[in-house]
Amino acid sequence: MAGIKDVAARAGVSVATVSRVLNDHSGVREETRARVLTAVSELSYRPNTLARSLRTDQTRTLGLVISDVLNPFFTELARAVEDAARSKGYSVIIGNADEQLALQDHHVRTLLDRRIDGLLVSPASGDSVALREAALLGIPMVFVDRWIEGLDVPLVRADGQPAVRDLVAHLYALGHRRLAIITGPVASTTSNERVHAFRSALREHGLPLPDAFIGQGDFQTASGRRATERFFALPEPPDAIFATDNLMALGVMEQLRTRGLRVPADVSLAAFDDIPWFLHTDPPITAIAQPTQELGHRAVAALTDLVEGRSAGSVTLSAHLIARRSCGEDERTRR
Amino acid sequence: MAGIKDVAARAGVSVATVSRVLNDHSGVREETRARVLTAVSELSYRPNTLARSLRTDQTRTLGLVISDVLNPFFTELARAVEDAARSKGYSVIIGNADEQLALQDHHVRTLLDRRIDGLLVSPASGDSVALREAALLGIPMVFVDRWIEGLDVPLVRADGQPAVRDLVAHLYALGHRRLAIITGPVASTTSNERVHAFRSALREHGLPLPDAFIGQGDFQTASGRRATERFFALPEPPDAIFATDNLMALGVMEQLRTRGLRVPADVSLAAFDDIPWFLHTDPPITAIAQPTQELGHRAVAALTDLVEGRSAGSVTLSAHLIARRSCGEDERTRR
DNA sequence: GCTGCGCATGGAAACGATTACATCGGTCAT
DNA sequence: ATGACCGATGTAATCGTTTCCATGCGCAGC
Repeated sequence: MAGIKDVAARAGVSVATVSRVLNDHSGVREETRARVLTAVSELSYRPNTLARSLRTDQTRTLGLVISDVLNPFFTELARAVEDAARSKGYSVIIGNADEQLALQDHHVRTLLDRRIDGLLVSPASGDSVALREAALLGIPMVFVDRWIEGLDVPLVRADGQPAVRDLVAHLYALGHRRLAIITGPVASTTSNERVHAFRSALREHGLPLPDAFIGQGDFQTASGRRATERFFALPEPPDAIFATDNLMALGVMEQLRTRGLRVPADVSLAAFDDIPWFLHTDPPITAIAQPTQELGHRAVAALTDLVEGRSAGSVTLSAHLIARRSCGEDERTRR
Repeated sequence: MAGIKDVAARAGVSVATVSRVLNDHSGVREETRARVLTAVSELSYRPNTLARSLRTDQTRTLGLVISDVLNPFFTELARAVEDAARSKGYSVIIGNADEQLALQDHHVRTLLDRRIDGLLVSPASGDSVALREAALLGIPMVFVDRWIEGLDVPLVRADGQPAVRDLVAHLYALGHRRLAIITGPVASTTSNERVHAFRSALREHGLPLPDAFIGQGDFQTASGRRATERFFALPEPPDAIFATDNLMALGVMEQLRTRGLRVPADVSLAAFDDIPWFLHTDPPITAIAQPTQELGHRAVAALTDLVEGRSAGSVTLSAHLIARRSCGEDERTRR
């Protein structure tokens, strides 16, 4: 593969000059520039980014560590992030943590080894040594959707609490009184927020939230199945289940199906995060939708601000309830 | 950030020695090695991969260019690829082409600029200059799922033809005679294969495939909606629709819903590629499932063979029909 | 006719690793 | 005792860029 020297030789100039036209620095005669450019295209020369980055100490690359590629919410987020980054002249390297702390830290380290300019992360729950180190090192970093308490890192997310309150009101209005929730991993910030909002909304309606109605999940499909199984082993099972992410909602449906239970006749179901398929499930599923695209865009904006030496603050957007038939019929969902 | 020199200084040895222990070359006294190692961990030194790659001319990184991250088939594939690669000591950088030739070529070039060791690609349809150049340059390269005619590149895929034939037989047995198909982009190899298998299976049953029953799609949701709209503008619409990928099947369902049509009462539906949600849609959707995990693993195996100087051949796995209720009831789907 | 300046360009030192080759004791065979 | 050899380590070139500084040249000001 041709190098800058070959180009220089062919154009009859020095490598310095070639470099100058490539990075369009001023002070190159128009005619020289043209000669270089034709040499470049004749040799179909492409600069070696490794060498360039080594020298300039910047890669124009952002790292994105997401919790689970198989979760449509995160793939949509990743997509938005990539779009935004590309339009700002950055590329993105994605690491999939699969909800595992160890895998997440592996990716964080790999990304830092690659000398990415900045890190966008939706951290798995738990104490991440790698992320703490990165923050201490002053790596430009932004959290998106999830965060880690005690780290001074800007956060871009949607506040789901009002929407959760709406959801509880909706369920209450439809006559449900035995509401259960399936949580994410214990230390998950988003899950905790959702549980907290759920509990306090319940209290407002004078409803209890017994421990048995708190299903411990981990944001993955299988845990939705397990939690559901446990709910229905109870003498008095819940009459509505709120899954704090879409994959666990899938697990709930799978388990209900094997038990032969119907939604919403036997039990109602709602999920956090809306995905296209929720419209077409049997029945369509009530969900809380986040402004995913905008989350991605804002996160990239914040991160590039940091990378380019500007300051960046946290951003909080809002989520909203989309009522469908999975919680029963009312004037909003009947048609 | 600490460099190899700092480590060398701290351990009281030369950089060469440090490098030797880092890459565990033999011929370093045990005690020296220990000293170096403690220096490494005291400084929490991490080698600069850019410098290393520049020198060694290898990155231990694979590029993966997929057609659409929002398509669950590809994200599952990406996941499998990453797993397989990681277990072989490679990392992977994903580029999302979004079914656009230009974007695909952009990613191919970006990846080559990063000096990835090998390229795994599921090419968008059409003539890709970047891919042709890469192949000519002798970049280790493997196609997965889709391919480009006339390029001598190993291909890992599933042959869907027998399964398509099974699907047609299934539809025929259920009494359907007016079968329509929604294709991918015109030049798409997989789509063409599916259409061809569909057409020839139809012929075996003495059924025609009028042009009006071939909906031109592009593997994206919206095109499924459009094709469906056109089908139902026909004086005699089809009584069964086969979408050649899962996103277009989603589009079909969306359109049917706005038209108030029922599946399978008004029209049957089947899709290529099975995804978890197909079990829970209303009704569950008949689909042709590919061995996605294995495709990913085999593709990585083939690519690493190439990268490491071994030879690699093409692999063809098989897909199979999973009959559900979206095509009507028979003894297999009733319960 | 100098001096000084700006413009276009070239030479060479980085960046942080790997690695071919040199060096330097020490051991062993002759 | 001498030289060959070996094992452990160091020196320095190299990968392909960017960029600081030097250079040469033409021209304006005196």
